[in-house]
Amino acid sequence: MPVTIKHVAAEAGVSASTVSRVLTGDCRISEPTRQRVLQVMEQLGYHPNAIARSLVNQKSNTIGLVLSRAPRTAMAIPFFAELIGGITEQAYADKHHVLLVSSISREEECSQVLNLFRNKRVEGVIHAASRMDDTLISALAQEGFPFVVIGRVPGSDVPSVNNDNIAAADMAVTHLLDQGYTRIACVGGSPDLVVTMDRLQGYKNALTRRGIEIRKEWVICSESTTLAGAAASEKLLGQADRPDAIFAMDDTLAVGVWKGTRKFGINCPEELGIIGFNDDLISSIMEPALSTVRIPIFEMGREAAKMLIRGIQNEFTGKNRIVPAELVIRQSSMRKGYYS
Amino acid sequence: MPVTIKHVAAEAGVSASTVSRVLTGDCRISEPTRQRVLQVMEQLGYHPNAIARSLVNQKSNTIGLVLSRAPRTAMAIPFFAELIGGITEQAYADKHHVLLVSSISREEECSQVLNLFRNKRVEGVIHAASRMDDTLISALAQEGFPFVVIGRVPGSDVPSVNNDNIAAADMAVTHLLDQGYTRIACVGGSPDLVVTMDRLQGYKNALTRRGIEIRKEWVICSESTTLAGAAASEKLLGQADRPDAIFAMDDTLAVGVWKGTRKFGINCPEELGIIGFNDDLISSIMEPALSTVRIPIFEMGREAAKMLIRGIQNEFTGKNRIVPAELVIRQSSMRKGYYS
DNA sequence: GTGAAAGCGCTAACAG
DNA sequence: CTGTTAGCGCTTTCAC
Repeated sequence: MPVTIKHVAAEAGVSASTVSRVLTGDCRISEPTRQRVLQVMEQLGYHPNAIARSLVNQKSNTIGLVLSRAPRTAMAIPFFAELIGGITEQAYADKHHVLLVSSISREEECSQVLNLFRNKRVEGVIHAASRMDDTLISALAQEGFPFVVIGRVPGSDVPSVNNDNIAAADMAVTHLLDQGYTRIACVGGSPDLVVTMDRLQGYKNALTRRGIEIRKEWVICSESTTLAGAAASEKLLGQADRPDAIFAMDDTLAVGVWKGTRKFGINCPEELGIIGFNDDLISSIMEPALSTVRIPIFEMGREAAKMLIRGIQNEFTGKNRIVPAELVIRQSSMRKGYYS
Repeated sequence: MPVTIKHVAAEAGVSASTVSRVLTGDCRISEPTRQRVLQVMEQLGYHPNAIARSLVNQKSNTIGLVLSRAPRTAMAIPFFAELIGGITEQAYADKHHVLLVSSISREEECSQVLNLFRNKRVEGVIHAASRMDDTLISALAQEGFPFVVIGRVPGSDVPSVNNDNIAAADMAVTHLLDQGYTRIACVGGSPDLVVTMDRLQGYKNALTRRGIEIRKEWVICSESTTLAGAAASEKLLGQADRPDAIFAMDDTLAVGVWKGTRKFGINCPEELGIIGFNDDLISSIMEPALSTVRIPIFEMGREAAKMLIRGIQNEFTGKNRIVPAELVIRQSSMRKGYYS
């Protein structure tokens, strides 16, 4: 049996409460006793039982991380990988633990998260990808459980960390226009996600501003995988009346889009301009190097964790943090002769 | 205040123990009472407090995951990403939670993990990358805390899930030899890691078997990043007496190696054969497509979690699981005219 | 400053 | 089958 507070108390010749007091850093305790207790703890190799403390304090010092993706795919998404890095780093700094939530279906996930709260296992969660009509978010909000979403929740102002996807996508597409591309298509991930809708909006805004008509058949949103990107690309390029540039909503898709060009022997960036989003590692590696929009993902993770933990303690303050996005122009969108 | 077992008991007109019994699935309880209690639980929206249960049962149903990397970099490693997927999926199936351990330094990590055990927060951990002289592993073993390592611990038979890296690397290098490459260099990650040493051994075995001398200056192990791979590659290729093939210990490095060839205008696979390890997603995407060694990473994660959770319950059985490795031959190692 | 006592929410003998 | 009684290890009034 591990050594408990009682053992320490007995050994130090004090009561359990006194030991507890030095544990919690209670000030009204004499320095000599404090020292003695501390020493006995050390000597006995005492470690407070976090579970017991949690029980009485009603807090677990743990936050949950909801990826809302199948375990098999979630981690393979570079965005999530980096986000998790930021979250764990900040949580660690704030002395909190990070619990990974993973489930098969959306419904299961929802009930699993709610149970985590009701069972007192977590004090808050970070929800990494909000959907257009997110039942988990509404449930969380309704129950009053603390959470932060990465992204945006339309028509609601729940605590969130996000970038301005509409403006960023607009910026990316405008860049393509500035490079002389005019027939610009759009390839995106799940239409279910807010981020997809936002970036689509940005795409539309950019075209509209220049008086270019939106062509529905040039907008393909399915899922954010390289395979899907390639499929969309092939569909777009396989027709005579084809686009001369493609805005991909993330780099994973952009890589797929580029793969698609290979099938038709279409040159990038001369015959087809490509721009992605996220600045995944691969973007600077591939040839042609991929133009993209960079957002501080790691920082978003840190910020979300910080916001959540602060929020759990007091009340949420400054709930909607917007991080900046930056255009990273590489070869894939640099049409010859149009250097600006 | 949330509803507790007492409320349910009162409302159902039974004692707390009875409620507890239906909770734990105790069989000696009459069906009518069971139903009534169940119904009251439902009606009151009762959810058992996991912390309280943990306290009395002395178990948290939580396993820890130690990556032994800075948060910033850990998740960006495709191997880890997939491994985590497997671990969480299995843990979830076995009704366990996964706690992400993250720390700055190696020492901190070690004490953090030990404290997680002593504080009763976790019942076991999966250690994702064993080092040659791993203090955490010896500490864990000494304290008798349950754990599973992904990899191998030299001179010890702690529970582990691994592939036969020596044989797999041997296989990869032998493939290069079979393709007619004879001047084969080796680029690896941290020499501190067991996996690095094992793959290096495989590399040496393959060459030795064919009577080829090992050239020390053709073995460069630093860290597993694309940048480091490129640096090593440039160093190897920048000299007159250069290799005609490079065995990279993982695909991240292999991509770097390939990047290096671009600087010198060296053709792959004609002038330089490249083979990697892990079959990261990027391998099939890049051009030339990268030959590699595929191991079932996701399954390794599942297996490790399963082994650990079983081990926590009973004793560990069948502690050293070896998963198969498979050669995936693509363009980067296919020297013209040498198709086998 | 320190101790005694009560209790966080639940489980597990021990009775009946 | 079910209730009573003790705790699990810790914190926190409330006295002294």
